[in-house]
Amino acid sequence: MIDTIKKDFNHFLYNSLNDPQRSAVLHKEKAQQIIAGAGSGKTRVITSRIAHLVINENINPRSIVALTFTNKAAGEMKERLIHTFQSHYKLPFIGTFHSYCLLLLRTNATLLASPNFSILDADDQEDLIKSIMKKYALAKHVTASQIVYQISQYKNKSFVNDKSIKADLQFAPLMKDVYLEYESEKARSHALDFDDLILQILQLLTTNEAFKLSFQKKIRHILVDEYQDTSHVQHSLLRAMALEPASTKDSAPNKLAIDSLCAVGDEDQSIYSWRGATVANMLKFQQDFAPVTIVKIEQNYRSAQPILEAANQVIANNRLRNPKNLWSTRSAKNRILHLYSTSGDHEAKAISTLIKCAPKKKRSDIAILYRTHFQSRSIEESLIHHAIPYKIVGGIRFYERKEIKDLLAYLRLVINPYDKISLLRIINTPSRGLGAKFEEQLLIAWNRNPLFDFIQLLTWMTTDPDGGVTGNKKIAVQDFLKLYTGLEQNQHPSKTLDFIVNEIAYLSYLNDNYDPREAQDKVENVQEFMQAVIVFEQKHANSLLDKTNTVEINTNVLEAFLHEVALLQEKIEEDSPTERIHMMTLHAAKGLEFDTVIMSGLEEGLLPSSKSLNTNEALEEERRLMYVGMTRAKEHLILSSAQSRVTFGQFSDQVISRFVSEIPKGLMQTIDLDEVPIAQAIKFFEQWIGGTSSASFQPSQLPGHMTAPTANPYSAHSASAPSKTVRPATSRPTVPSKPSVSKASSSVPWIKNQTVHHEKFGTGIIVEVQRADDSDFYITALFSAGKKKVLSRFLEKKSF
DNA sequence: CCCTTACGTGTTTTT
DNA sequence: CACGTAAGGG
Repeated sequence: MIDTIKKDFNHFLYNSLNDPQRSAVLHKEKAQQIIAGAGSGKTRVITSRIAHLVINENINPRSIVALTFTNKAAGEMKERLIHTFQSHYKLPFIGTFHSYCLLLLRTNATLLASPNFSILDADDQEDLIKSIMKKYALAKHVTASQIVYQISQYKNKSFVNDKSIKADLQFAPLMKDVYLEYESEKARSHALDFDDLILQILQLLTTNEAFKLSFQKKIRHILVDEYQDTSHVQHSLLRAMALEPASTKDSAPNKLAIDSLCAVGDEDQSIYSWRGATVANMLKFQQDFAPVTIVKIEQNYRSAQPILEAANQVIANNRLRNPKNLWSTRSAKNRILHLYSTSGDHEAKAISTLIKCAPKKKRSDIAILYRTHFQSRSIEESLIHHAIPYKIVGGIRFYERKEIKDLLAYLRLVINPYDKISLLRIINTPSRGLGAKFEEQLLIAWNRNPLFDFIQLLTWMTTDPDGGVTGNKKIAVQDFLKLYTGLEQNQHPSKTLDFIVNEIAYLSYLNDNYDPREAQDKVENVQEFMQAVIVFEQKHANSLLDKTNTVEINTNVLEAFLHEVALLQEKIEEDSPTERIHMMTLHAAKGLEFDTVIMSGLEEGLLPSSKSLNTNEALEEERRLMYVGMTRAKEHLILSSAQSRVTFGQFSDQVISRFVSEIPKGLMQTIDLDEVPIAQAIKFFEQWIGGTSSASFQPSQLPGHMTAPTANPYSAHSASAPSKTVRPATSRPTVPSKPSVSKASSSVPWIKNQTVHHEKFGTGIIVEVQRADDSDFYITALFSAGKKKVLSRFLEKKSF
């Protein structure tokens, strides 16, 4: 059997991979960097390399680690390897940086100050910061989430080898206090945030030589996916994992301590800089792990040629990149369609209509992508209306729902009785008469007894004369404590959860506190959650016997569940048999591919996001997002924009994304659904997506629109480019593709969030635009002096 | 202490 | 619009 697997794999290796791919798989020297364009088969290369090491080189899978950025990417790689290995080989560890560090923390719990730690998600972090802000009266100008973000930025960027984490705080004075308080509260609660998971392991590797040596004795091969998305800290972590102890210092020559190191990346797909990722790590990798063999893979197997060509043209507008030549032999025609609708709802309807024109077997391989989660809602409604099954990937995450987090908090306290965040969350949920006043008392008591766990603390509060809790409150607290003393630690978290839900009458709490529809939803979520715990329990029990299990950790099942859930956004679910459309953000789509990709909301302010209009760096990242989205498509790419959209409950006019106008007109057909009768559009959809797949939209079918398309005065491309697009004479506003060309600024429409300059008011940001007359607009803009409404002729656009 | 109502305020992207 | 926070009455 193993011989068959080996034969099959080698047949694949020598017949199905191209030369650069194969050389990357077979590479024997120590460090290697693979520069792989979109769709060039980089996941394939990584998984094949792992398979090659295990199957042909007889490397122990346990000595191989593959690090990815998202759980999804990891899942995909695992699946492919399981397929190759047919369960005759063990799987190596494949997972995110965070989950690998968590695993290391758990397997080395004895080295930790508190082995039973909780993991804080963004929500918990915010709660904690809010409570600290109260103390410092820091409310007005910053929000808790901004502080959380800043702290994370600091942790990801500022950590330098060998320096203490807290050594060079660069926060404003008050921020520094908040940060330090945050860190100490976290320590007291025996809790770690996501960034800590990585920093803790980095600390261990750099300060504990025995730990490092035993790590390197065990782990001999490391592979990293999406290197362009690594942060400073993650790069340092890799150095610490892979280099000789002496060479962790910057001055000493670097010597690889492991047998092979392989990183894959593509600078054009760097879309996580907001989370501390830096493309510069691609170069740093070449320096720090020198000598590095560089392999470039530039053949794209995924996309039909016009799609790739269009994506190449778009990304070519980025200045901060090295040009590359991604090519495809999959020639085709008419693969890109631009849908122009009148409103967001209209867009949603158009998308549903289009999907209904696709043959059934194509349905499951359609993805709808958008920039932000909230954009999914109108589309969802329309899909439901048209009875099209869909699946949202990573939306409002299951484990972040209020009702689930409440129950998780109860469970977390079982494992970690120091978890202050969880205690504060549920001490009065459901309400048991322990409100704001009690919370105050609790915090005071906690400060007096910093080392108490919650049982000791609550006991102290109700029994000590200084505790200050009497009467009804005392009874309520005692009842709460009784709940926990009634819990038995066992190997069945589902029973523990069951007990809690019953004991606190959680379902009736939900029914009493939410209106029927909402309550019903929440009750169902709770039931699903309880089911997920059971599923986990069984999986866990099996994996202790199963040899595909990566590492055995002797641990409490509940603890394992909580840790798994902390890093997981999706709920644990069995694959559903129905074919469903996939919906997800552009970020979530990275690394995936679909037959048909529908990108919705391609408008200024959405993509590019209004938050990214101020710097060129941010704008270029938005363009990379556009690029990532486009290159997900294999056969058909639909770009969709709407003329107006409801934002904050108000209609606002939208402008087609500049990225759309960066696509050469000859590669894209446009259908303006305000002009084209729906029956005609449907007829075209059926031919295009359902039939010949290269159908072209015939302008001649359009009575009344026989005239040659009018050049778009706003579009830099359109002046003389031959075009088969159907554009009504009343041309839609588009942004020039090169924003820095401000010569034509008088003809360019004024856009919300544009930065402008006024002689008297200084620099401001546009919040509203109204037409004044043929040549002028009333612009409402936010200056440092406040909101002002001025005529556009007194304003000057500022571009960066 | 809890519930209701009235504002007002603000939406990237993920581990 | 839709959420979360601030203020007031029961």
